[in-house]
Amino acid sequence: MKQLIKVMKAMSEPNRVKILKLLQQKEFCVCELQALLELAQPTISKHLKLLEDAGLVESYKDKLFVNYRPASGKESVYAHTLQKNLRGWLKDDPEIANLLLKSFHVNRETLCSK
Amino acid sequence: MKQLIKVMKAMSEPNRVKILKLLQQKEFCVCELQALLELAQPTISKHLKLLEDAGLVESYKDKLFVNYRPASGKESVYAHTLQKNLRGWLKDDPEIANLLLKSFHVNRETLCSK
DNA sequence: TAGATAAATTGCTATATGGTAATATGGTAA
DNA sequence: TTACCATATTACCATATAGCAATTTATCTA
Repeated sequence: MKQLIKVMKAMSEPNRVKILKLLQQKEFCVCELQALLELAQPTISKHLKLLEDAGLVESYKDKLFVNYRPASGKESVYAHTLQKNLRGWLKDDPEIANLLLKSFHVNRETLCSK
Repeated sequence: MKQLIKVMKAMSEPNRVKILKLLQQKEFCVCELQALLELAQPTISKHLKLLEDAGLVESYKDKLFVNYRPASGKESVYAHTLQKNLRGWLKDDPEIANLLLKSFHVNRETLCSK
């Protein structure tokens, strides 16, 4: 039950759902997500930590950057099922569509280093 | 997005998940759920209202009692999908198992009228 | 109609949650 | 080593949420 609640809670916040939809398209680092969602960096980090604790995403370091991607899903049945559900959801959501569009033009070099 | 968040939020609280699991077995009135979950009556009503707003359950009156059951699911894709998921989930959860067991012996006549 | 009863609503409290600014951490590179 | 930079952590605030007691609403029945 506890694991299920963790996953459901993780997915019951709009900005976290947006992050998941973005990561289903391709992986992003923290500062890219920050730019796309227009939130403060600690806010993004907090959301990502929550998603990671729920088994929904995983991360790896690439030099200074930390890249996030959907978790493999071997650990949590709940996370795996919901990720699969989410792929088919929000296809007609204009805000999500716009985000995904914007995400193509995001570039960590110009965004983060200045 | 708003609808999705509503459904996810509704399902991210243990007592509401318990209610859904119970209703997937058979329908119950408010006072039966109250006895099974050992919560105050207004608390149960509040949870049920939330679940109903999310499109997860529906209700009908039978004399003084209000019976709740899973919603038909025609309205919300999210609710429908998650109800389906939930059927396969928590099969090994001892607390849920115990609840479902207890639910067979619940009787609204002896519980509510006294 | 009047009394009784199941459920809904209201008003309140304690805790959880999402947000930010400021600071700490850990790794890169000069 | 030292400076730098992306990310994580901490401390704090405002709002949301789960719980209950008290009350209201709606409906059945005597």
